[in-house]
Amino acid sequence: MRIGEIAALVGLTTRAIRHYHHVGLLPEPERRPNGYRAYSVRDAVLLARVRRLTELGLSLDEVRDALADDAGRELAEVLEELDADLARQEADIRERRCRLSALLAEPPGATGPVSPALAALLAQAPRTDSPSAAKDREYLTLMDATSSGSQEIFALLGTLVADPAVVELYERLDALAEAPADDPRIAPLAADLMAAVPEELFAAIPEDGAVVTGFKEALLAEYTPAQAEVVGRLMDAFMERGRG
Amino acid sequence: MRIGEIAALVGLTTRAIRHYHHVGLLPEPERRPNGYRAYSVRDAVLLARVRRLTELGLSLDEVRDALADDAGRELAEVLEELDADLARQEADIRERRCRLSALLAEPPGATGPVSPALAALLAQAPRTDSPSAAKDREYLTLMDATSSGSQEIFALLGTLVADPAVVELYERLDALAEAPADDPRIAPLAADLMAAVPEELFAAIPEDGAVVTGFKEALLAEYTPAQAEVVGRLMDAFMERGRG
DNA sequence: TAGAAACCCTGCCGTTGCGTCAAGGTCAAG
DNA sequence: CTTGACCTTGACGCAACGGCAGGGTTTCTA
Repeated sequence: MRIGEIAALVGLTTRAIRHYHHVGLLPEPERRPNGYRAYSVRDAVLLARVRRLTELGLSLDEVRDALADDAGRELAEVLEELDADLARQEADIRERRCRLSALLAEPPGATGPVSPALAALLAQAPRTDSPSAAKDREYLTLMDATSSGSQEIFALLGTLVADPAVVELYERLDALAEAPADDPRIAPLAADLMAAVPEELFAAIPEDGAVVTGFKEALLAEYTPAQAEVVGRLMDAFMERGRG
Repeated sequence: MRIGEIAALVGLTTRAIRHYHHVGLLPEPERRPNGYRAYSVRDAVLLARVRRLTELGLSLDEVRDALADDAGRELAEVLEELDADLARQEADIRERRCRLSALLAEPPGATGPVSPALAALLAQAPRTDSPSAAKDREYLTLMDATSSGSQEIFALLGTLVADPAVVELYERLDALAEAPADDPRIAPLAADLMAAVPEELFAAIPEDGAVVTGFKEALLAEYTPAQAEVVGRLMDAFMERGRG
């Protein structure tokens, strides 16, 4: 048989068969005088075996091991491992589909998918157009996606957010947008903000060490000087009390 | 933030982030005077979004589309498509695991996995050490793996194989191993073989056209001249009666 | 008998989503 | 002043082939 014939017979492409030769899965057969590969029925049997195994999901390396004459022993081992792997993949896919369906069911949130804890928090928050509040929501979404222990933090924030007084605090921060770094409103706002934070929250903030340093700078860079002053004092307070 | 910091923050590798820049998924951020990339919190938010979407199984191209500002519309579309794809994969894996478990449950057959029809046939066949019979079993396994309509053929063969007389036919074929191509035993053996084949079987053999031509030659090459003579006559009979 | 269709050959690039060097520059601490 | 831990660009590697280029062979057909 020529390569096209055996390919059609076992249901592979000629390219795949040549590839198997190339990687040493199947030895190159004899050649006809014109250079064409001349396949035997044995080759077809072997290729059929290869096809069944690859269709099961074995890699070519695994197929090579499984076909390495001592078949029985190795094969069962590889197959069990493969089954475990497939089980993992199946569970993985199921979980993804689960999250996907949750995502498809909730189109209004343009921010993307969020955890239930954060969703509850955002729903609870008073409506406001404050840019500072918008930023805060963004950062919360970030925490939600990155920090693992954010659930309890969101729960603690719930009590804070439910208070309509926070809107006023956000607006006072907004008002500092164009102010200089030594504006007299900075200190009292920082004090009021810290007073509004429940005590347990200071302990709940995770301490990621080096990461926090860079993050803090980046965060401050998002604010105008006077606002950064306020936010910076808040963060310093968190870092100090978090340690102690 | 430097790249290592933001990477740790959102749970990606620095290499992945640079890759995202490279493929245009995320624009290159500003640089510090020393050439380091300087990331903002916005970038972290974006990267967190990318991470969530890639974890769901979207390709980077799809993520790019989904993040392309007009989010809402495109995204739902892509996600639904993705869900359908995942459903396919899930079904696929389930089927593979199914075949795998069937394979693991039956370790004795060193020939590899076979269809139930063929398994029944082989179990029914009388025990013999005839090399010709071994070859036949091998070719049947090949048919089982390649030819789709082999079920009915196996069923028809069942009546043939159940007859203990076939063993004698195989042994007569074996006996021709060293014989010349004009051995007088050839004609009667071919006649007896053809007589043993049930009439329906001639019609059941599929006609694959060109594939058969090459396959026939390869098959004959597996036998010694006298044996090939016998097998060749059988095959010719099949091809003629199959047509008519 | 020539030309076209349908084969075959080798070899190399492209795919996906990064990992992994290589060969350097930068920065804080000991 | 030297580690060591960062950062930079650039290029190759991976799995399992698909596709194309640039040729030769065989076979069917007009």
